[in-house]
Amino acid sequence: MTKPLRKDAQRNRDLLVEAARGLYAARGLDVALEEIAKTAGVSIGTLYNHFPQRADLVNAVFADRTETVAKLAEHALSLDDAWAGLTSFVERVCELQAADRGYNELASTRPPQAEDLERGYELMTRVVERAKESGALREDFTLEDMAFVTWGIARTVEAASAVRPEVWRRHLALLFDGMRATAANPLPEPPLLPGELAGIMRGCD
Amino acid sequence: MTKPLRKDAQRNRDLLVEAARGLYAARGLDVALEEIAKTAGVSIGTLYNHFPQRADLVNAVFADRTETVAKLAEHALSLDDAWAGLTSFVERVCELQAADRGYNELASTRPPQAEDLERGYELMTRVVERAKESGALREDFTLEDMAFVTWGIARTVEAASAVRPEVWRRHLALLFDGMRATAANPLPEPPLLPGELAGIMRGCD
DNA sequence: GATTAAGTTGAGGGTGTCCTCAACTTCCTT
DNA sequence: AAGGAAGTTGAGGACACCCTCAACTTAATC
Repeated sequence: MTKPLRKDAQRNRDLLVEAARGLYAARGLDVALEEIAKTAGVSIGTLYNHFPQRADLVNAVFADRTETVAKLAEHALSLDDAWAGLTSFVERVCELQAADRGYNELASTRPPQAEDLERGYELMTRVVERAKESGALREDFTLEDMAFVTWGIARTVEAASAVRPEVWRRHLALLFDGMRATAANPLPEPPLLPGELAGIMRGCD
Repeated sequence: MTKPLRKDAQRNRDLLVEAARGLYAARGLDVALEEIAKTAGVSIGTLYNHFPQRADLVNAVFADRTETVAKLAEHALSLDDAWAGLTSFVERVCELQAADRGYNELASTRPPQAEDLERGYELMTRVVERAKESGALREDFTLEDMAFVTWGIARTVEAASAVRPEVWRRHLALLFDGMRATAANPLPEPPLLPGELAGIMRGCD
């Protein structure tokens, strides 16, 4: 399908992705492209040759994450306790956010909920539905509500990571307590529709 | 104390603050200074004359907010129901965030919790303490935990306002449900200390 | 090892923003 | 009404980043 790259080209591409990975993780997604090229030991022209659009490089760097999230969802489904499955899944995703500033920014504009992978979407739906059926997760919670978790934790991580890198867990625990069926009071607004969430993500390119 | 401004200078200053207020509200805090000057019908040099530091202009624009938040806290304390006081206070502050993109960004880096006004700080402490004493708010909740609310809602407003401007209320309701004493499960991390929160705010100048 | 397609290079032009400062204008005082 | 203090102006230098492209280099192929 895609033509095989020449040997040096492949090497340079890898160097670029590796350099970007490190810089993104440490400083977020808006590192200067010229710095990425320099770090990779490659010219700016080569970077543009491989990644004409800024987003192409971001996608290359975080390509694995989609799969990782799907794996986490699968693991969640393998647990006996549906609530534990849901919370451990969410916690793991948040750990990914907390460990990588770039991914945190990315997840915060395109919540993992909606990776277009058909499979990931379906897995996450099942994680949520199963937790509802078990009676632990409140009935009125939807998959799209998970975006609130991602958004909220993203901002907390961003603000507090320098001072208290783990304090987002406290924020998350408060959210979990609000998600329990036993805690449910009527919610004032209808949930985001799948299409609305998709629109939000499309919006922030 | 501060020397009185010349008439034209005062007028220009007001024009600048007014122009900045509008642009900040619509587009956030990183509007180009030259655009603010142009909108105010004033030269860039004049802007720098009145507001040597970028933050000076921001402070001038949002100076009233500190007082507004204090008023809201006072009103909260006047309500019979301590829980209603707390939630209505928080909801009002979030409405301020939702109504003004610039304030949303500002609150998200310097949560209103910590406006250095001695008075605001004390009022808010009482809003929280009173809700705890009434038995409605969970015992382990602290004033500093309110930062999670501000941070979380800030990001949700930012992401979703174009598509569903009111959907942050749903996010907030989930948080409220997690804050109730009846919902409380042990939290995994100690709260932010007042000094830590202050450090976070000092960090993002 | 010659040919050529594939890939690389980096100087340079474009853009947007910041900030300064020397010359100019306006207001206030007497 | 004159003088000086206060305030204004905007062209222009500094910077950081983006992106292109014509000349060059390297790898694959025969």
